[in-house]
Amino acid sequence: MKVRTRFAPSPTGYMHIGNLRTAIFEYLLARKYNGDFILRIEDTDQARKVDGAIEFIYKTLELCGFKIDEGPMNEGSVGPYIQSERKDIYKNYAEELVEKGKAYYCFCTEEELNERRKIAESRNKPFMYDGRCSKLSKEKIAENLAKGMPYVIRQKMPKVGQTIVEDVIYGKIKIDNSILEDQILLKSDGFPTYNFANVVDDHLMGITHVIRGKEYLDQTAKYNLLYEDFGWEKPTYIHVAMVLGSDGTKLSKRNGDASFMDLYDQGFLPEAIVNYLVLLGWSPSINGEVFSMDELIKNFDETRISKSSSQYDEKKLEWFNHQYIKKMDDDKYLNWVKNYFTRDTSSKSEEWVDKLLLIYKDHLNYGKEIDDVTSNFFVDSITIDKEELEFLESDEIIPKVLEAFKEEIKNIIDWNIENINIAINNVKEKTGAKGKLLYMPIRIKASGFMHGPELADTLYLIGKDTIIGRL
RNA sequence: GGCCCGUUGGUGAAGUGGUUUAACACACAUGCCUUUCACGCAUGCAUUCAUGGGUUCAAAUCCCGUACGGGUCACCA
Repeated sequence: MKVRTRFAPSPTGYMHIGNLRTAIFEYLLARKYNGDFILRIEDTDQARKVDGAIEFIYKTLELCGFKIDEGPMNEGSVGPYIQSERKDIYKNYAEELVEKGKAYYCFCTEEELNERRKIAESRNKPFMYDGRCSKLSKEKIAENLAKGMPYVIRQKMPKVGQTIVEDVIYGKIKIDNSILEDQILLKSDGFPTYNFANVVDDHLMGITHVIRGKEYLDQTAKYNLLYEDFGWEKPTYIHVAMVLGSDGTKLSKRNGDASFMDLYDQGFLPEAIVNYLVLLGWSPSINGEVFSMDELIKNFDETRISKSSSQYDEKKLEWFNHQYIKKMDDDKYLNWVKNYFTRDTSSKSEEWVDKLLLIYKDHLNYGKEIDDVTSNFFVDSITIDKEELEFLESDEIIPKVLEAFKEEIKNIIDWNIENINIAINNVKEKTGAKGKLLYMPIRIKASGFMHGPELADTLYLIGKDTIIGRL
């Protein structure tokens, strides 16, 4: 059977990295087995729908380099791919279950249920629907239906025994049937619940492997019962542990935790994000960390996904990003980094700007950093901070270095990198200073920073007169 | 609270009964580079795998208990 996986997000217009990671796993699994990767939109909760969200999801997956084999914007043979457009399908299947005696109409209203729940809670007892509507007579049901009474359809759960859930990562999980509620399949607005729509769609769409968050692990017992009621073959389940924020707590939009788009806007490359995320809770059997998409596909092994949750670490993401930036060719880099570069360059030549951006290529962690890191190229006077000042006062040779350098630089007629290097070398010979004591003072006084690219390149771009002024 | 799952360094992790004095990577610290910082390279960073017991000639690896963490119990997904 052909492997088919699916990514099934809600159209909320926001994708946090935990979600994305699941998509990556699904994608890699599909590609590894030459299968299909399907996108399905789960919009059964009409209240949470956001306009433009589908385009947003397509854009995100495309940026990540994923090819969607079937989805709402490129339908295959098992559409529609948006759940709200499949309403009738769910209704038919729910009714089939009623006919089979595996489900029943329930006319209890939400208010009644809330009331009973409150009572149960006041007695400190957990509330579970008691299944009273399953005892309604055929006549009564027909009568209620004829009257147009609102209803939901509930699944009839076994009251005794256990249901076994098989999971690739967690193995066999036993769930007592007694804790299973007669869950709602079809809501009173005619929409299916998430659980029901999932089962129906996964079956109809030929999904063979379901990868989803571990929070669904317990609920899988209900899914299995549904598959059995229909007589359908169950998919392979792969539950993955959660991704936690850097503080070890749950990721959320409110905490300001990074979503894919936030990261993208800050100048993180999608390849780097994907590479980082796939290694969060998964590791290949080979050594190494920086992998191309092809390598990931080739080496992906779903059985090696971790059982425990992992923390998101932006520092490591930055490292990955840094690796990918360094690998870009110059033209591509220039094109990319200019999206993040907002300094006023009207008084500079295009050549100068390109040279400036280029000397920072090996130093950038993410795109937006470019403005900060180049700030002192665009101001008249620089500020020397405490740490820098401490360094300048740390050795008596430093004033001599600076004085000598000033003299040397004044004598440069042809302002180019070669001559600047000669000047630096002359200072070294005159003062005897070398290493840190030679370079650091010059860098601090001229550029205002303790760290940066090659000194001569930096000095060249700052310009002779500016440097003499700063010295 | 019931049920389910997890626990290797600051972080991601390798490891599935003995070549482990626990890989590798990020971070951190230090050092090296007669052109600095960065880049790169080198070194250091868990005498120990939450904890207590057990099985075994041998356990991070198997079993049981405890602690801690997380998840789940909706007409939300």
